[in-house]
Amino acid sequence: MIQIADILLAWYDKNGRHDLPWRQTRDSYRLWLAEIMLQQTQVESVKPYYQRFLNALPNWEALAAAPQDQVLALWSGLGYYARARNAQRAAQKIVADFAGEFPNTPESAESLPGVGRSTAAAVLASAFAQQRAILDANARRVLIRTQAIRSDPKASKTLQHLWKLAEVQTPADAHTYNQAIQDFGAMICVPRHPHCDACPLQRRCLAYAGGLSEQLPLPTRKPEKPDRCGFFLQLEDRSGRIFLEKRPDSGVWGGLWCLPQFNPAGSSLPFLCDDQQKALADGFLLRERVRQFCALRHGLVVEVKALTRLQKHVFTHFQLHFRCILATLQDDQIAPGVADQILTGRWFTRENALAEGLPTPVRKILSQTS
DNA sequence: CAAACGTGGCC
DNA sequence: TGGCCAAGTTT
Repeated sequence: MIQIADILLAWYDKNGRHDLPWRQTRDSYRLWLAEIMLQQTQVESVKPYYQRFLNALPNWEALAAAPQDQVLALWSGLGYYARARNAQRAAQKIVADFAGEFPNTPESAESLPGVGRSTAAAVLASAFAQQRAILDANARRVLIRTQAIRSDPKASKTLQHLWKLAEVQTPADAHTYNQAIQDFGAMICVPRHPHCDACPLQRRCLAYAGGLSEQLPLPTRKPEKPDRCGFFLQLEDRSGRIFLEKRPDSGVWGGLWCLPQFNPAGSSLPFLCDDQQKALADGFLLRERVRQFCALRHGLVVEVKALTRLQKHVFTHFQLHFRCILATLQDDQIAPGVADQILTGRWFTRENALAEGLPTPVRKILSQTS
């Protein structure tokens, strides 16, 4: 009996995306980098970042030794920046603990920051020709449809079952098969309106047999996406330089350079709700609150010049509504009595700022208002 | 184990 | 336009 794997391999041989940049190599560094970049990120988004990153940092040693700011600048715009920080930590661990070679067992590979079960399997299969199964979103969807799995796709029991299926179904040539099932999921067994009329697995697909192709995988609970509101401070000095602060490694935009996020409420809450923000934006209090914030937080004496319109940036788990406060540095002197530890920012020319790792909305702001 | 973590494309 | 989804891992 012809196995599903054989059909996928034959389909891939004829229809697969053999020209993707990371399909031209068996180098573990290049394979690993592609896997990390492709986590939760679409192929077309990754392509330009992948080439640029490899040109700048072509191997483990270069990545391990690079300044974190360079790594984040190369990642800027890709999102999920913990991936970039973890990638550098992984490179440092490989150089320090694994003699500069990607480790060749699942346990050791998964000890690398940012490398989980699926990523480890993908690299081991392709770099070392090991028989390792992956379970990414594509493989998951294909298995759920072909096996007509009607349980919650996120439930741990379902995932255990899917991993078992993936392992059973993965042939000796896992390197080719893993790519085959991913391309199949990306081109035929797509999330919505799968192309069942062109599907070589049609005769063996339980979802198709049961008329469930459009219903599976079962939808998962959509969490509430709250609105958050705030201000970005766009401070300029006399020579037109911009003030940015480096965000802490944990949390949103970790490690990136960012316009200071101004919290006029003075509380520990990072954002105001919208009506509060409107009231403040229209009120005369804003000017004084900004001056106070800059003096206390950064030791800067500033004057507010303007306020931009409301803009929006959407994250996975919330939406950020913000305005920019345009202000100028009034006095180049640091305010007296300011402790060093609160001087958390640096001044950048616009050009130098845009060369750093910036969150996408900050990059847009600084690109627009030249 | 649920929540956190970015961004862009699609319909 | 707004919700859905994408080559997941970490805490």
